Amino acid sequence: MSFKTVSRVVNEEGGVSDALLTRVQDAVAELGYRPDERARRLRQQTSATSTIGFVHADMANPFFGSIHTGLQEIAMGHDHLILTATSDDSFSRQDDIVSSFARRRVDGLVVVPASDSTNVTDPRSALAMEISRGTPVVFIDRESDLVGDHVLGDHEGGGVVAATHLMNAGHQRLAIIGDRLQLDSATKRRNGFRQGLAVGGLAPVREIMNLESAVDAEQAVVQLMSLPSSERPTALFAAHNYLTSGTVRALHHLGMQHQVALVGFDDLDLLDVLDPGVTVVAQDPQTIGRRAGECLFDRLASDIAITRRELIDVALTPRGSGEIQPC
Amino acid sequence: MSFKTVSRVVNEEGGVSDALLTRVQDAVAELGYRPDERARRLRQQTSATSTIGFVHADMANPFFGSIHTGLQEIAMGHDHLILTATSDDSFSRQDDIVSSFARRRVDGLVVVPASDSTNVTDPRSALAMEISRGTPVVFIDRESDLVGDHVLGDHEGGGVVAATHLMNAGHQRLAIIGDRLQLDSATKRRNGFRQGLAVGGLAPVREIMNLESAVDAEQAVVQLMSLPSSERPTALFAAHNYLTSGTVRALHHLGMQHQVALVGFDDLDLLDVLDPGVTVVAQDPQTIGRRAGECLFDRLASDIAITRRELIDVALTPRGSGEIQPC
DNA sequence: CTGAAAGCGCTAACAC
DNA sequence: GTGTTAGCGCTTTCAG
Repeated sequence: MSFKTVSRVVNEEGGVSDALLTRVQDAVAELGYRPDERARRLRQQTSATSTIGFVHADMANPFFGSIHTGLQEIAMGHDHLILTATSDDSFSRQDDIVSSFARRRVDGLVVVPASDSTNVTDPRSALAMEISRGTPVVFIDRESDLVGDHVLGDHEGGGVVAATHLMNAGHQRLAIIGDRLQLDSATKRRNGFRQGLAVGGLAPVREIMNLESAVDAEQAVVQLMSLPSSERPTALFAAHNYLTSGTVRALHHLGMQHQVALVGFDDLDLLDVLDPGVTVVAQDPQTIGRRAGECLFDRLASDIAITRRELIDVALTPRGSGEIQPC
Repeated sequence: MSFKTVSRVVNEEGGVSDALLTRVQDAVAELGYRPDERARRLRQQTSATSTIGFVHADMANPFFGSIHTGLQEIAMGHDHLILTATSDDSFSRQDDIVSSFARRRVDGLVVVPASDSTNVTDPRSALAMEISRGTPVVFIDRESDLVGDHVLGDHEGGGVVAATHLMNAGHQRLAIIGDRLQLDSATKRRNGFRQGLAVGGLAPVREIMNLESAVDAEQAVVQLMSLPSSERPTALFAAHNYLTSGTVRALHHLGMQHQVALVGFDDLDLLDVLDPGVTVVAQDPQTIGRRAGECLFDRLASDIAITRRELIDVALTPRGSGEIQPC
């Protein structure tokens, strides 16, 4: 019984006599033999590892958790495993990760571009090299300067919807509570908000940006609400799920949750239970993850010349806070 | 210039003349050469892949997301990558995943045991074989019948704390809103709750178990609250973060959030903003992930004979709902 | 300091 | 049906 026979049995190639087949199968079961995938793939030279790499920013945020779930669903359907790592929003970390992934020969990459994107377009970065080598890469949530498919939520459209909704409730003084401007998603949401207001001949009275956490947002809103009432915004747009959390916390502490209108970006559990319920413009993170996966496997399946750019719709869910009228 | 020289340069082995060194480095940069980790490890025969496998149940749940974050932190510190997949709480899926991981020769495994654990102890399962082969495995959150390290939250202790806290507020009729009994974590929380009540000579008036979602919990609580007031519990223990979400939703819809006391298990964003704030007994998922990682790498570093069993403390955070007195 | 030869675990392409 | 040979990309070992 040669080693090749074992190989035939393990890979169900057929062409093995029943006698040998059972003998090999028994031995495999007894010894707990598991083929070494590395060696197989190395020899097969098809080079595919049936693994994709996912570089994200923060898995504790349910937004990214849901993206992961969607991506996972597609990957599983294609019998692929996911290698994950967190960039912590640091570009150099991200590039280290991509490099590790590349040395492990992942079939493709899904990347949430790090916000700290100082030298993103450096053609010597591991990511840039990987792209130019032909590894399929899908960027999600945020824009990358590099060439590759993008699956993005409609940040700008969401900003417009929020602005329009609040204006329709009669507000004239509106403010945005936003994320770091180096994030294109944050900038786009703000731009959309501006745009939406411009349609009604308005502009934000305040733009409090570069807020990194719920606590930052909470403090910013407390300050904002201490303005003289003639300057104080009557409506807020919290442009990120954690920022919504902080904003809502501030308003409740101040007892102003029924006076100040609020629209949040992205949903969060319990937002509907609050009084008033918090109106949101929300992306569907699971769909983003799924689409990214589909995009990647499409590219893996066949050579697609053009880079795709998918915009995932946002949806407005009115729950009360966004329908408060100015007093 | 031989291939071996390239190898020496890439691995910074030294013993290469400056002239050659630069020449090779230039070539590497130009061609974008990346060593094939599979081939290296295959030859090195040390067999370590610098990869660990993480089998979880649901990454969209921030509880598992935070565990992932903690684990990731430790893995990164040891220069390891994480291969992830979701079992969807199905034992056969879990075993498929473990088998895939094993064929990829992960150095170790962190597993949230699937709840659908019909034939867990089958010695022919991929997981059992992997364990008997000596691959380090750490089980987290839930108990496995297999031999391996465990890092668990103090489910039982948490149940006791919840019961005690509610009894101290004066309640006599208490009910638990619980998860599937096949989950040992659910059973333990219920047992702890029972135990805590028993100290005061009480027993739960209702045990609504096998609830799988927030919606299930919501419906269950609505039913519970429609009981005649003499039978109706005056205090609830929601034994899971999603169940807390559903419970709180039901109470608010019924307008009973100020009459019925509530303690939840595990924290959730915004629970503090609700009126009343929701008192919780919470695990620290990030610590669980971190400890699991430490446990795994300890075992990877040296042969440890005994299996460890770590219980991670839970903490009570009073916020109002748990301090409501019976009316 | 540099290179040639052998071999990790496996499969492709042929023999028998 | 079955076995042999070669070689995937790399490192080990040992010779120059």
